[in-house]
Amino acid sequence: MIDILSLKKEQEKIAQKVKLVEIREKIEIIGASDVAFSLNYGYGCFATFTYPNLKVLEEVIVKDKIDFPYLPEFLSYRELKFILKAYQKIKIKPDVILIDGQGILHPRKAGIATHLGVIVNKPTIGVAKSLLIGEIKGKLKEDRFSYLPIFLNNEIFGYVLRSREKTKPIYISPGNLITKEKALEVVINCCKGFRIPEPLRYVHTKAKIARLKDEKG
DNA sequence: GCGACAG
DNA sequence: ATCTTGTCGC
Repeated sequence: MIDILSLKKEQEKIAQKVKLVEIREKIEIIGASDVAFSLNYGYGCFATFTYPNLKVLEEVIVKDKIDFPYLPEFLSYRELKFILKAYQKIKIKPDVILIDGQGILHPRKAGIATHLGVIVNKPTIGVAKSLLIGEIKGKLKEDRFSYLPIFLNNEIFGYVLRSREKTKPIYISPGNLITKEKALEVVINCCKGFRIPEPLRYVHTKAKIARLKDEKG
């Protein structure tokens, strides 16, 4: 049985440790991670890239058993074990990390990007394909890279970004150790013609390939 | 009770 | 997320 109440308390504790400060280090290496799932296993990929040129530096794949279901607001408890395991195998740690999902744009300000950022004490950015919580005032322009702030209690928590023309936007929020403005800037610099920023596209594909290969052989 | 609901 | 073929549009 899952103790939702204690998980919520843990998320609140995570949120208390968040620091949305100006990123200290010059961004020269950017990392990204994603997980692909089969019935019983998860395949996590973590990769690092030069920034802003986005050339691959390192990539690792890990496989492990799934031990938690998908529950909205508790994505971390399903996916983070794979991401952390892969992160630990990366030799040269990145200056900032992109994660599929929310940062502080979360009911308890503890989305998966935030959760990761607090655990590894690194700058993280949440890049989600849909909104979990938050309010967008007005209509987002159709132009590429047009964006609008996302509000939570009348305060800006992130941005909705048209990362590609004629496509649904993506939702960006800082995870930890970075400002919302810088998070938006970094993501824009990673969008090279597709809706999903390149580093995340890469790890998403690699994780899926790892799953498919494992299902065959 | 009803609808919403990151991946 | 995953299950899945062709197909409309740029």
